[in-house]
Amino acid sequence: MTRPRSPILTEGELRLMRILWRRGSATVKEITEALADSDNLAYTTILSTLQTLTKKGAVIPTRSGRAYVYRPVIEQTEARRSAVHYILSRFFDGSADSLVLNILKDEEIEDETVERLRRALEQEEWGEDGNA
Amino acid sequence: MTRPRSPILTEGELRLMRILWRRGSATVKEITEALADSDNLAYTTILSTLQTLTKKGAVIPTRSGRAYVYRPVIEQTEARRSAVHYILSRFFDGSADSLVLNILKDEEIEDETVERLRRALEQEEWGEDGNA
DNA sequence: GGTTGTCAACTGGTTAACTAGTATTTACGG
DNA sequence: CCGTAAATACTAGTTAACCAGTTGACAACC
Repeated sequence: MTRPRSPILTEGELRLMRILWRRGSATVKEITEALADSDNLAYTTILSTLQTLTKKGAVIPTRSGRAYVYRPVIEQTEARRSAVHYILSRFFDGSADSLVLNILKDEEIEDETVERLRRALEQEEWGEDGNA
Repeated sequence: MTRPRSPILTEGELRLMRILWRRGSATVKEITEALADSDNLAYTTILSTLQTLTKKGAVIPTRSGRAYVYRPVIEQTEARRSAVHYILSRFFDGSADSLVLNILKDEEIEDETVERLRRALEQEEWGEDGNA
């Protein structure tokens, strides 16, 4: 009946998260300044987005003096994993190998990268070594 | 100033596109029937979404009798490529190898799949063989 | 203690996405 | 022709995302 929340971080949200991930934490003001050269957003715009991110559980505000310091709760790796999982289920029917093969085919992978992947696969530590 | 259009196909749009890709083309009625068992959407809901898809250039309506037959203009592979490219640029700074490595690490890839990927990499036809 | 500046909160306005009811058109059969 | 059924067009309501102006609270400084 209504527009659903974006299951992955939106463009605007990501723009702030990138800064937060880089700096560890920041106030609204600091983010505004960090974005001053690329995007010139109003203070209130940043704040609104941070409030959305707080609702989404992506950041946590902590009082520091008279301002709030926003700290990311979601790691960048977590956001990446979530985004990958999103298109995996939506566009690739959950078939991870299909997704990987598509990337290898469509994106122009450098030979160097192919080498690295091959070495990684040689070790074959995937699936057996409990990483998750 | 306003919410931007989703750069990739949304959930509702994808739901219809999957049917269109499978069938080649379909009328609103046919889609409604095809979705009857999973999602029970109103005829008008399907129609609205199809009109959005038409605006986006994903489908093309062709009059057939008194109804319109909708045919996908965007191939599934194209939609997949676009979706991959989307998260690649947004979440992985355009680094395809970073993306692939993340998938291999996070998604539980079966040994069989690893084998297949290894064989694919053995051929090393990526990058040199002009595929794009 | 009053002024001033900095901050968050509040308000509000816009579009896309989503869903669906009602109205209108169109085509076909009798 | 004209009615009816089927399809589209129109209208409408809701929330998320997005952007920003205004207000109000509070601390600092004089």
